[in-house]
Amino acid sequence: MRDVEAENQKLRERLQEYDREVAEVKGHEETIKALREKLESYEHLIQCGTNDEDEEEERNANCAGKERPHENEAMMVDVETANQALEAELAVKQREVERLMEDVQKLQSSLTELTNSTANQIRELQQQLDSKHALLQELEEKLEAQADYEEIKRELNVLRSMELGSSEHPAEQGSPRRQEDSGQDRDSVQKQPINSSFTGSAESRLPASPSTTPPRSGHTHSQTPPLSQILLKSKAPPESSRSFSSDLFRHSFSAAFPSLSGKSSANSFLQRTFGQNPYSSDLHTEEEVDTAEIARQVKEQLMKHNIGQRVFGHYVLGLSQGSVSEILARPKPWNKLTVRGKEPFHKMRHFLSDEQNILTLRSIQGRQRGNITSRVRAPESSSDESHKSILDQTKRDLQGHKFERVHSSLSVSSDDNLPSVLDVQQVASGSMMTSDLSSLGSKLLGSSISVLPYSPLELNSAKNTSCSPVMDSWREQWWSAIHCEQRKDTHTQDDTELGNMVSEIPVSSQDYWKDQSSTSSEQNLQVSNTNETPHSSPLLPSSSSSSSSLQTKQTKAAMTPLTSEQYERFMYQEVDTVELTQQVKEKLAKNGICQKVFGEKHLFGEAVLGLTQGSVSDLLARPKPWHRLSVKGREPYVRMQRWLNDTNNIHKLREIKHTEKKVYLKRRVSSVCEDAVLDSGVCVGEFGQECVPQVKKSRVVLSAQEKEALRKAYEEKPYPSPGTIEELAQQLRLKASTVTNWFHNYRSRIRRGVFMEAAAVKSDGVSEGQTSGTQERAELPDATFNFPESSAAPGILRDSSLRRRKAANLNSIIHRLEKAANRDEAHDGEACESQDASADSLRRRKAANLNSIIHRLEKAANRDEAHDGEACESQDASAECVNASSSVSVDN
DNA sequence: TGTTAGTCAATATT
DNA sequence: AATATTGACTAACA
Repeated sequence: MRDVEAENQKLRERLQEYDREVAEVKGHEETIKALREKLESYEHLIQCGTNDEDEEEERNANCAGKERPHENEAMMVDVETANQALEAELAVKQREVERLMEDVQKLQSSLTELTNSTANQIRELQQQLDSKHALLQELEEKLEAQADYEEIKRELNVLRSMELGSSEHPAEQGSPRRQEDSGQDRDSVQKQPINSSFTGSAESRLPASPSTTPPRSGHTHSQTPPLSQILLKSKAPPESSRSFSSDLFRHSFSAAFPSLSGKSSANSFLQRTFGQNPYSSDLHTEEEVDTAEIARQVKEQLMKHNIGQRVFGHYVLGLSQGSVSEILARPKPWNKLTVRGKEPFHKMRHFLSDEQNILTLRSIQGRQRGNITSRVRAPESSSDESHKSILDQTKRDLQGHKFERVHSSLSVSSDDNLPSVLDVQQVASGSMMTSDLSSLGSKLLGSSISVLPYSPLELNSAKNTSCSPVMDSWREQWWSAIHCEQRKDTHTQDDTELGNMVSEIPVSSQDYWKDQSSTSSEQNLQVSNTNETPHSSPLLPSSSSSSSSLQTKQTKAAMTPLTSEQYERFMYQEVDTVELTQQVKEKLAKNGICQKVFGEKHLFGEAVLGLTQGSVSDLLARPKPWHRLSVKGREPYVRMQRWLNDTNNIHKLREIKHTEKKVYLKRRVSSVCEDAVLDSGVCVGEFGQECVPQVKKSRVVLSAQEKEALRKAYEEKPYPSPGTIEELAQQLRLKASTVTNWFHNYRSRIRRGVFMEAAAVKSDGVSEGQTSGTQERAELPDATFNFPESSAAPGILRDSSLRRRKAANLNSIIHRLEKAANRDEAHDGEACESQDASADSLRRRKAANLNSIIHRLEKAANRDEAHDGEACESQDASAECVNASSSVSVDN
């Protein structure tokens, strides 16, 4: 191509040259023409001259003169010669022109020829390119087919682990069935073979030959190897590591001993080992390598099931969260890993091989969420010491099946957290499929699990006990613990009330909260659970002797877990949070349901959102854009959606409100004494021991001056160094942690503020501009920081819902502006107009926000991932605008 | 170690 | 009493 191009260029130059010459010739033609004209004029002149001569001759003849005719003759000769010369010149020029014309024609034809040939070449090349593309596509398809194949492999693996049972590969057992043998024996039996296969295999395979290396292209989808090979290959960690080491060996060996490497004995040995099919070793090779794939799948599962790295690391890998993050984010290639380094990947692969593992972990995670950490800031309620000893005991008891002891140790500190009936059902039935995303269950049980030295999964491989027995015994303990609590509780319980509650649960909490999409099997399951456990009534507030009032605030809300479908939905479906919250707000307002009832639990121990009133308020007033929410953060919105979809929702909440009132009144009447005790700030433990008087922790309240100072500091430096924080703290006489917290909170809240205002700005733009939601992206960044002080004039709004939302947005903005203005006025003492003040505050916030963003950008620039990370962060802002605005404009 | 996201729960406001 | 605000705290993560 390049040659052609060059040639073309050359030709073009030549053509130009010729053109120039032609032009020159044309110039000559001009000369010739001029000469011709001159000639003509001369001829004319001559003729005239002749006539004149004639006349003059006559005259002369008449009056005589003899010199003139001689003069004329000379002139004629002159003209004649000139004429001849010119004619000759003209002929030459004409010939030249003709020749040049010919040349040009020739060149032109050759040029067209060349152009044609070039085009042909281009076409040819394009065809080649196309065929390459086709090939690529084919390969891609093959690859895809391969992926499918991987999946089949995995499934077979699962099948194998289920069917072959633990007898063959006890170490990798994911099966919940417990073996009869003692754990210790297994332990020793098991570890041995693994080790030997790790090391021994490599050594014993030294004579392996590279001649068995299969053809590259031979391994395609269509050539599915026999089942036995799939099984062999997808088997257990030892298998793959063995094959890997042999592979690795093949390379180094052939390099070191080229003379030996082709020996047929080695070949047959390999074949004996891996089977006759030459592809088998290739399969192995492929299997070993894919640490990245394993990591990817694990990440996917963790994401999908909302399992944290910490939990995963603790239970499955025995690694810290940081290590897990490292491994998942940057898995080393298999051949760079040491034997020890490979272990996590074996574990992960095993983890992936059985869905039960994932589900179990998910349920554990669900429990830990609400349990591990007591958010109740009751100082000294559980010292590390007591906690630990309890856990130790729990551990021991777990193995010894001494449930009663467990229970007693549990109940000592179970004064604050009682499992709801739903938890009990779920755990009792072992139906963890629907997973408790929400914080469920007993704090203590959750934490006891978290401190077990081995995860269920690890026990599984190390002691040859499957995870289920552990979970079972754990479950049983809990179950029995619940029983005891229950019996105690029922004594103090109003029987009628209890009866009502029990009978209501199946209808209201099972049916009612269910999304239409939930499967009937699930429903059946739940119903049957309820039937199985009619005595598992909820623990009502007045029931526990210890905690009538504590429960009110301390019991964690339990919600019907989201079904897997709902789960999927909230993972992947885009939700317009502004619109959604708007609808929720309207519905609540219309029906007089307060945020508290909507968000918090109702001791059924159930709630729509399972959040405190404050959180609900925040959520409704400042919904975050969907794409900015984490999986966890999306949950409340999904629950809201579910609630909105429910035709019976309002009725249900009203009922709850009613019941709540009754319960509340009842308690007021029946437990005045306890209240008195509690009011004095003393809490009574489960067994009557008195705790240290609880000093109610009062909240730090920053004065307006302090806030102002902090704000100013923020504008200077949104991310102050520890030194600066310390300085600030000293200046303001605050705790450093308070200052730190303030900065965290302020940053976080200012970010959220931007979203709402940006939405408002855009909705303004829409209403005043076009109807459709097609705004130019280029406009957005500006709009993001363009606070709407100037655009207060409302345009013509056709859509009523649009108007409503716009109004709501504006109201919220105005409200906050006014607040900000008031605050400023109060402290600055400047008697400025409120408009000025608000504008000032806006400016300040704008600046502050910009500062923060700039800071983050700067910070990002220093990192490797600067581009990916923060660049899209700022894009985020515009994306938010689009979302927010399109939600406003596109919606019906 | 430090950041963000998500909350809680004490206070403030309405 | 219902809501809004906000200092503090945990979990997740890099």
